[in-house]
Amino acid sequence: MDTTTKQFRKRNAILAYLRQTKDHPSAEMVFTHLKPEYPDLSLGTVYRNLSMFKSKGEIMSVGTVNGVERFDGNTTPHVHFVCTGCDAISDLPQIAVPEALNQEVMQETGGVIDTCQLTFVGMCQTCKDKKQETA
Amino acid sequence: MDTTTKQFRKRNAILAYLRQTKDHPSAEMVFTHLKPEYPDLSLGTVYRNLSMFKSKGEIMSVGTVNGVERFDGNTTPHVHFVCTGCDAISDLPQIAVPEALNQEVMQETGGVIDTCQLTFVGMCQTCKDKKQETA
DNA sequence: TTTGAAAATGAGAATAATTCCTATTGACAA
DNA sequence: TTGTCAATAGGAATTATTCTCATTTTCAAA
Repeated sequence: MDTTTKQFRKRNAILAYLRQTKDHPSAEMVFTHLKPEYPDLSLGTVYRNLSMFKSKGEIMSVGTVNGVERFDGNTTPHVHFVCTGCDAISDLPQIAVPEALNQEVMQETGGVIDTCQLTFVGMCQTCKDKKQETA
Repeated sequence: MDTTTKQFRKRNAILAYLRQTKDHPSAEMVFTHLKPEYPDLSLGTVYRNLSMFKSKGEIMSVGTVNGVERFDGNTTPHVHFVCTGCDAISDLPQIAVPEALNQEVMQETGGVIDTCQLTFVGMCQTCKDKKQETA
């Protein structure tokens, strides 16, 4: 019996990585990150498990950037910032999501609100500076 | 000279449709809507022009729903509601986009903010009722 | 009216993200 | 060891989107 055997499922590794990182990665980014540690990991497994965790509410989608879906292991309401220069997504913990509006919107629409996403789109400092150098 | 000839470019028809509709359509939806009036319209033309108008700021993307990008001819800041039942996107004109936060975010990130998107996700009244009937 | 250049388009091929399918593997209980 | 069932690998299939290029349209100038 090999005591060094990795007994943890890849599934757990995927969730653990999402919980720990602040990178709001895509499926491919998750795959690339875990591949060295799990050499026989398949991209299909990453997609399958991301989709499964998402439907269970364990993780959430942050939307798509350049046609690629991005995920977040932090499901507590918070605000995101998307940089159009480097496609990075970061959290804006200082800014509160206006969850209080949910009630107002439900009243107005007669429907039911699950979540509310607030996203700022622009350029991070690094990309902004880089762009100015070029100009 | 045929006086009944449609002299208007398809390009204009695409923009006009987006300006007039409240449906936040996808490229395919725009195509389907205009096809009867422009029988030789090609889907590529719709994609090409949507992408062009978007880069010019004449229209904007509202994000993707089920992997399909959706567009809005109304570029003034406003809030959207996405129904997970029927994939419809509607405006919430009563709710204001917190544009004032842009300054705050710029200060916090050191970057620059172009836009800020506020989207509520849930179920419209119709889909909500339909779901309850089933249950 | 004719002509020429530039822009717009149609049609279909190419690309890329995501999902689907099936044989295989791993875990675990009997 | 064996049987069962969930998880996975690997690759094929799907689908939204982009790209390419030959053709058409527009419009101004001859």
